[in-house]
Amino acid sequence: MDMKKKELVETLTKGRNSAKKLQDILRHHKDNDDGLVCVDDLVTEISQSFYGGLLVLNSSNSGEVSRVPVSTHLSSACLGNQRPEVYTGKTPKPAVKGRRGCYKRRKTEDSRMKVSETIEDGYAWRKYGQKEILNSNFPRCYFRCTHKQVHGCKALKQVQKLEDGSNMFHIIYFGHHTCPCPPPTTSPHHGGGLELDCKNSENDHNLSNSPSSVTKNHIDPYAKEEDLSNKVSSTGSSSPLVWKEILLNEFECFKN
DNA sequence: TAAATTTGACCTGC
DNA sequence: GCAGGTCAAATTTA
Repeated sequence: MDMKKKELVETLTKGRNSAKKLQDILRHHKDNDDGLVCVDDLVTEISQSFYGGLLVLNSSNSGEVSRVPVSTHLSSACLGNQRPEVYTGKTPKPAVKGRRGCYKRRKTEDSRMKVSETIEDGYAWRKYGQKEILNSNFPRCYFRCTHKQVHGCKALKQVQKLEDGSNMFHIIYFGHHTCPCPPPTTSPHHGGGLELDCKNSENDHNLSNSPSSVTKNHIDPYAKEEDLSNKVSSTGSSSPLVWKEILLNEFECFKN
């Protein structure tokens, strides 16, 4: 554990130093455009440092980034800056019938966060909503247990793509599965990239109970926006101010 | 044809 | 008043 602490301190210190360099560059941006040449490298380094720190933290904490109550404002604040125009292609709808949206807003307690390369976790989820999030490039997707209607299972999860170009997903789980299905076997796709180790997490075992089917959205719910996001991230030449905002958000996220 | 997804409307909390 | 979370009809997919 001490070694991990040391590793964490080193990683975060590196990120902090890189951030400082970047800050200096941005500060003198108007006077010296040459500094922008290494902005991308610094951004990459900072991003990797924070994620590395999270990884270290996670590896000593049962595969979860955080177990504290999660504020929805926090998650949105951490994950974005701009939103794309996404064509919905929806035909006009008739007037609304009945009572829609009559619900109690979910408490932020009993929530678990993780950052993963894939949203697939071996369980069966049904997507019930998608929302454009303010200051975020990617929409947030809402999933509930496929067996909700059968077993009244209350497990939910939110998925939002990270905006650092790493193709990682920020996943928040709410509640526990109550359906009498066995916990999933470890998916072969688990692991890789910056996905956090959750195979040891007891909470994940409580999250869902049916590995029977995995919807295509579990492969990549953002497939349609992939091209768009790639355009943003692959250029690597976004406005320094945008990058600065992303990094500040990321740092705030980590602090919390 | 049943199940899953999409997406605008609606409601709640801040 | 706004942003986020959920509902549910329409649409798509297997």
